[in-house]
Amino acid sequence: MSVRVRFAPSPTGALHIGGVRTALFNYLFAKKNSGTFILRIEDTDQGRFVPGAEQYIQEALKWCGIEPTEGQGYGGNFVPYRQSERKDLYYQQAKILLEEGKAYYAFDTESELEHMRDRLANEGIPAPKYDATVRMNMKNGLTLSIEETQKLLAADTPFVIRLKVDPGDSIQFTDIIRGDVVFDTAELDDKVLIKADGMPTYHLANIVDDHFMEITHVIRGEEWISSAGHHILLYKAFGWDHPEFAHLPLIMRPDGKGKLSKRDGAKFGIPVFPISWNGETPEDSFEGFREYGFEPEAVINFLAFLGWNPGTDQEIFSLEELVDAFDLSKVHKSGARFDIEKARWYNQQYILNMSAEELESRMVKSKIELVSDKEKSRNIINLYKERVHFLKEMPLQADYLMHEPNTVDEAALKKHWKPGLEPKIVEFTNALSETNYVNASELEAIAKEKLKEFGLKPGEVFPIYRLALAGGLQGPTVFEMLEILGKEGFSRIIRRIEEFSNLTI
RNA sequence: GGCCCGUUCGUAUAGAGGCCUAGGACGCCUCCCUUUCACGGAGGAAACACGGGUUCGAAUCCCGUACGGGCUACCA
Repeated sequence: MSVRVRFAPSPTGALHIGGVRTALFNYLFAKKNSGTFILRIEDTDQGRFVPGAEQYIQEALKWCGIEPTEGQGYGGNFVPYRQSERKDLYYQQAKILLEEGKAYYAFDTESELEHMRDRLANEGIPAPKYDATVRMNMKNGLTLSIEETQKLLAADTPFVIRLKVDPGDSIQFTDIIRGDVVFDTAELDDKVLIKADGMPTYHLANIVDDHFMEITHVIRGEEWISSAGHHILLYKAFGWDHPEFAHLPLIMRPDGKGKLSKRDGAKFGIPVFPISWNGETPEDSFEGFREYGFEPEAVINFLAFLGWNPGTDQEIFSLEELVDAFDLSKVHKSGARFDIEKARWYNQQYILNMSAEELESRMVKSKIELVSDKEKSRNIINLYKERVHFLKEMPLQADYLMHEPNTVDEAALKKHWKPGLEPKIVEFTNALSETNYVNASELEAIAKEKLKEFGLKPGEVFPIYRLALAGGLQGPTVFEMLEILGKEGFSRIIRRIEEFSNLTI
């Protein structure tokens, strides 16, 4: 049987980076096994539904390069892939359980449920649950006569359908990542399967869809492991084989205190979403990895290494290489902290290893402007690709190659300026500007030669050049700067040396 | 509180009983290259949570403790 996995997010807002990692691992596992990666939209909570979230999910996966080949927005043999459009199916399935006595109607109102919880809390039970020990005291199909139940149903009394979980059993399953996991049915509550609004809960919809969509492996976050017991029970109740399970470790906050959440983005000054999300309020709007300046390959590489690694020293992996190396059973069990420094390093590595042509086209796509002249633009990129972590830093750092700076690092100037030397430097500059050179390294050779003729030391001239050309001490060699600036470079030096001598008087 | 899961340098990790004097990476520090920054190179500080077992031998297997995380909704 061929591998079929699904990524099944809820359209409740922007897709969190942890969700992207779940999608990635599903994608890698599918590709590795020549299987199918499916997108299913779990929109069973009408209260939390957010318009636009579904499109966001598709766009985000596309940007990351891990698009599904089947599912909502992609088609397939199991349409529809939106759970809200499969509502009838879930109800039909719940009825089967009802008829077999594996589920029951419950009519308890919210206040009755609250009452029950309060009562049990007073008895010293900290987290009361609707289970075998309390259900006979509640208003449901087990305590009411068949006639009473029918009457309530006929009168359109709001109801839910609950799974009847009986104590005394132990449920065991083998998780691909975690090994054997065991639950005692006495610990499990009578989970709601169908809500009062007629929608299924996650638990029912999930099992029904995974079964009918012929999902072979359920790869999801660790937050689901506790409900896996219910899921197994449900598969048993239906008489279906359950798929394989793999519960992924969570991505933790940078300080390790809990799982990463959307609010942590603002708190730690880090992106937690793949691409920006514009909610209705500023508090609900977030900058994404894309807008932060990350290249998708770097994000994927970084994410892949959160909780998994190939067991070799190689750290830079293309998507194809990840597919090749990926092994679900080598995924870690414990949560991995989000480390923005490592993410930055990945991004730098990707920039460093890309051609100027590639970087230029990416900059055009992201509307990062350098200069219109293609050759000049590529020269600048080649100079700066090893000096930035993000492409958007380039126009800032290389600004002096496009406009003459109007400030100067005065402390640095004071340190390097030798009064009285300026006529000689100007003379040297004039001489240098008249030489014929084809590139920076040739210019450098000529300059060093000429320096001796003029009796000047490199340290007396080049820092001043740097300050004159760029306004600061940092950057590529002055010869590389001059190669790009051409004649303008020399005249800028002479012009600014004049300014400097006024400044330092 | 209960249940489930986990724990190797600051971080992400290698490690499947002897190859471990615990390896490489990010970050940090020193040095080299150099007119500066960066890249690159050389080096450094830095970890098996603790306590018991099992074994000739434990980071690795078992038990306990501590600590951390997840779940504990008519949310997913």
